[in-house]
Amino acid sequence: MEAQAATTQKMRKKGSLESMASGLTVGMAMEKSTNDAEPSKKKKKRKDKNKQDGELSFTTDRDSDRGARHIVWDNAGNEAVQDNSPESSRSAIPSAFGQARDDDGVEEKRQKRLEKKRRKEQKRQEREMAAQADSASVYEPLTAAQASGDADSQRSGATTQGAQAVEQGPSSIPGPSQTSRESPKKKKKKPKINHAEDGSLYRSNGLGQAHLSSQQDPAIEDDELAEDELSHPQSETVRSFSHAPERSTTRQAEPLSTSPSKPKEKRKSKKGSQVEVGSDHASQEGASSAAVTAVNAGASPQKLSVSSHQGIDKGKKRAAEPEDVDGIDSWQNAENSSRKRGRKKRAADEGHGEAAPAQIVLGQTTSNTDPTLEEHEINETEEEPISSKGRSRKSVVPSLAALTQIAQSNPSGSSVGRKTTRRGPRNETNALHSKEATIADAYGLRHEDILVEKLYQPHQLRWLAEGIGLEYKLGAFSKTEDEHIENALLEFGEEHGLNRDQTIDLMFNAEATKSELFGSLFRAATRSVPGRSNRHVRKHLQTIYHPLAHAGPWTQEQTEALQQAVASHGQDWVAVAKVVGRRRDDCRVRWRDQLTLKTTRPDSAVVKNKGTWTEAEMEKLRNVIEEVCRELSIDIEKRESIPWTTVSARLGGERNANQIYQKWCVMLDKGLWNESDDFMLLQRMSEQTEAVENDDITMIVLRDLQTDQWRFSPKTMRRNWQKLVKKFLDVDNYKTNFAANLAKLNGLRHLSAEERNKRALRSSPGRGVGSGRGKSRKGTTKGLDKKGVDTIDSDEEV
DNA sequence: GTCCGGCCTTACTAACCAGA
DNA sequence: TCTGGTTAGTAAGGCCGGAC
Repeated sequence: MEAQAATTQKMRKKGSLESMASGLTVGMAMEKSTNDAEPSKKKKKRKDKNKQDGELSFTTDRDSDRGARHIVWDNAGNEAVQDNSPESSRSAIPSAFGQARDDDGVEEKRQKRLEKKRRKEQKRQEREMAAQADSASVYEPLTAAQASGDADSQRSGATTQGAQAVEQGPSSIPGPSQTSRESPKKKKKKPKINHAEDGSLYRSNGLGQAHLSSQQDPAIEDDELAEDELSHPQSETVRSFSHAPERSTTRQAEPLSTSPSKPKEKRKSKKGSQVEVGSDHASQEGASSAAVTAVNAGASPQKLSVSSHQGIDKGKKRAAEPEDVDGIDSWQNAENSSRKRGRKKRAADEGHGEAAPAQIVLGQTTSNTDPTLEEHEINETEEEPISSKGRSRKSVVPSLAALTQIAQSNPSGSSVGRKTTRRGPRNETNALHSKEATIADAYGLRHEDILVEKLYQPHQLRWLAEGIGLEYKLGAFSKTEDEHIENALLEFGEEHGLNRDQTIDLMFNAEATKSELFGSLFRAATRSVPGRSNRHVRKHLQTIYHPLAHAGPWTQEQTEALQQAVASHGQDWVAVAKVVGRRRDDCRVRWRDQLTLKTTRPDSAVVKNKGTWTEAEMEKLRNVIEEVCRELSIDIEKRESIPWTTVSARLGGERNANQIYQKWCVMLDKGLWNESDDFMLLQRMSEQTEAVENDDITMIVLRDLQTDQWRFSPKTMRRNWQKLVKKFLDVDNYKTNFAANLAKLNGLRHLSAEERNKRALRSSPGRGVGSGRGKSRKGTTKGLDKKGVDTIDSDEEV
């Protein structure tokens, strides 16, 4: 690496593209042993492209979780392949698996038997652990030593995936030997360390959290727990206690809380008279600790009604909940319909059942008695939600019955999706809790069918990637993909006699989830974006097509409404969202990131949560991050692996996780941007053949452009791309005509600095594509940048 | 066991701001 | 005017539990 750095350094000094490219070729070649490879298909595509172009002097493979294989190109287009990765063996996996399957299913049967045996043994262990847990603490404080891999001390009873990950220690977490470049596509499962808001680490003992949490909270008396359990046998009460962070916070905060000895009253007081520490909202990022701080500072508890145990009374509250009169949150209602059904059932069981309101079907009011539809549909008639992507929501939403009727009445509606085995009888292959069973379940299906027809969880997809080489995409959906989906939705609607709005309504129709039409819709959408899984597509669509999405900045009225709603409803975000008229997540994030800090942390000389970072703060941040990463055996430069909430907590909540993440991104930038970085940016972008071919810059994950030696934050890269297209192409919208713009800018690279500057359409003194070292904004043209990298003048080039 | 949505955390981007 | 820094808004990743 040092040699590589030296090479890069040398290249920078020389400044020419040729030397840069060749230097990088060498540099990248040196990375072979450490870098992972992207899927071979993509690589081949790019290789072919490069050959055609005859321009790119090198290519290198980016990270992948599937091995390291690197191809280096010299300027003449000769290929030097170095394959020191397990990729070849990976590619052999399917055939090997197939061979096993070919043995007349004997192996399969044997696997099933083993699987059955494993399950039995697992259940037995769980029963034993449950028995032990009756008298044991649930969340044991996890010491740094334990967290960092004291496997022996953790093996006892830790059976959750998270605990297992911890047990694996450094081996399960990318170590320093790996590159810091890792695309979102190959995120590895993070060790499930429970990060308390005070920064302490906890792990679960692996039992059902719900059960355990209500049993084990030291702050809760046994009798009241029993009472709660009896009152709300399946309520979200349990869930509200099920998160380690809150529990740990509760524990840690006891000395600070106002009346730790009266947990029962605390839990029942929702409105302000009690500051609740240990919210059921793990994302409060210091909200709880902030609350404690505020209490200590004498802040008005009236403003701190962050009821940590809202869930405790949710069952009762729901039962007594008034009808949704404002009607704004009908879509949240739809989203929560599943839970609501349960609540309504419980409420009905408790004698608090809500009267089933009338149902509106395609504009007609009927005497519907389906309680699962009423809120959603009635509300739709009362208020028109904010449209999504310019879509104008109709004031009346057809019911599932109506949608189905439309589809069935359509001549082509006979093809309303295939028959599925959903809700069907259980069978052996449905036991998908193990990797083997998942692979067995998917075996025989085409990979594209696996992604479309199955609804595997993320970890199952990872298993399939490892087991049968399933390739799938993660990360942000590109503009192109969204367009494909949009077209697929239109086609689907056309096929089933639904207009666009009706098709989109189907996604959010609570009752529709039980219909074949619902599944068909998402299958159609998933098929339109190869490589995406059905599950990802569902989530994506239900995000971007949500009528309350893209609601824009918060107005003062909304903010006040949020504050009032939180004061009265606590962190029951569904209820809060109803009042405020924003999406549930909008409310939660708004509260978490801004209002909590601002309301509970008034400006003071001690607590600072906005503004420029001081040197002392940054130093403290570095130390805390190093500390956390050391404890968790995390490569410090792997941003995605750092638990920012923990870092935030250990910083005393002075900055929230988002602030810290953003700052860390910038702190990791390797030096100031100069014009050789323009070259590198163009080079790296040119390698994104899929994006180039599709003329879609949104296909590029900017972080993927980073290398060990060339790393800038996505923002820095984006802004410099914007700058280039603006200066040389006079293009304001950097997202348009990506391929053409890139080609034009590449064409400028071979010009001298002088020539390039002549072609600049918008002035930018001292700058030009590839004109070498630019003038530092700090006013120096030569010196050391942030990372101690020697910089030189641009004039030396050409 | 499967499907689905809830919830929390992380990541990214646009807009804004202040200083050179 | 340009630049880096910061904030605010939004999308995505992934785990979990309820309903069926």
